[in-house]
Amino acid sequence: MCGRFAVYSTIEELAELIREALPDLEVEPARGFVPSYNIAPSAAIVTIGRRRPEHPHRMALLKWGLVPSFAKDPTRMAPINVRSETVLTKPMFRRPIERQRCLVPANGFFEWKRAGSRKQPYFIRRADGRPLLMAGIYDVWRGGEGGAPLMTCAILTTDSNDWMKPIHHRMPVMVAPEAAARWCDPQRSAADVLPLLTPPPADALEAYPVDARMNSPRHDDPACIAPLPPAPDVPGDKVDSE
DNA sequence: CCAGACGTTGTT
DNA sequence: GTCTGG
DNA sequence: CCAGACGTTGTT
DNA sequence: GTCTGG
Repeated sequence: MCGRFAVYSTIEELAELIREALPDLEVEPARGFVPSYNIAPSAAIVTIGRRRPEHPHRMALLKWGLVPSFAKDPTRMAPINVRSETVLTKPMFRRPIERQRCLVPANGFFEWKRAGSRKQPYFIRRADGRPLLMAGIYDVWRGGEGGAPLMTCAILTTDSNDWMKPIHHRMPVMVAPEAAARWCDPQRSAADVLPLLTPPPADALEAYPVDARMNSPRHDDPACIAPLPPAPDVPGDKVDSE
């Protein structure tokens, strides 16, 4: 799954790189985004969508945690992940998966590998340094009294491929650059585009352990994604400190 | 019919 | 243990 | 996802 | 909104 990720590129750098896949991409209205090495649920995150066929692809900031349009209390139910295997069967995702698909760009994401009773965070990114595009859906909640509509999103997940399995058994669904435009096309049906979501080639990604300091979402600095130095393993030394 | 839930993750 | 906040 | 709080009264 | 359970 995906419960934490990083977008440390500036919004302009990000847009520039993604325009290779989506040449018409407009940065507005996401220009105010503040890059982060440690993005946690409930944060405002960069998304790319196309509201209507006549519109270009646009970046927007949506709150991470999908609040369905019918929710009475927008704080009660807000899944950050949606299982791609069952997304078509759940009424609460019907409209989002059919008409409100989006991309969530990231420089990389975090995943925790269980190591006995401990959990070791890993950072996973594309080997070529380009941003990866995670598959998302969004919805609009208009229950606020006269306030602006609340726009929220969630990231699709799937079973890990063989490359990812040693770290974790679930992973975010990633969209190949060639499939990005079709994923966002509001005129295509969900049944049409879901088969486009194939796991990335094994050599496309790289992963390495990072310091557990990033466990706390309050830590947001380059150290969050710095490769963990190999633990010294001197005979006689206490190995299990932390 | 109305009322109430509607999600994921992981762990046992 | 369970919920909220980041 | 993980971390951190989880309560009341009254006073400034 | 839409489905399930009573």
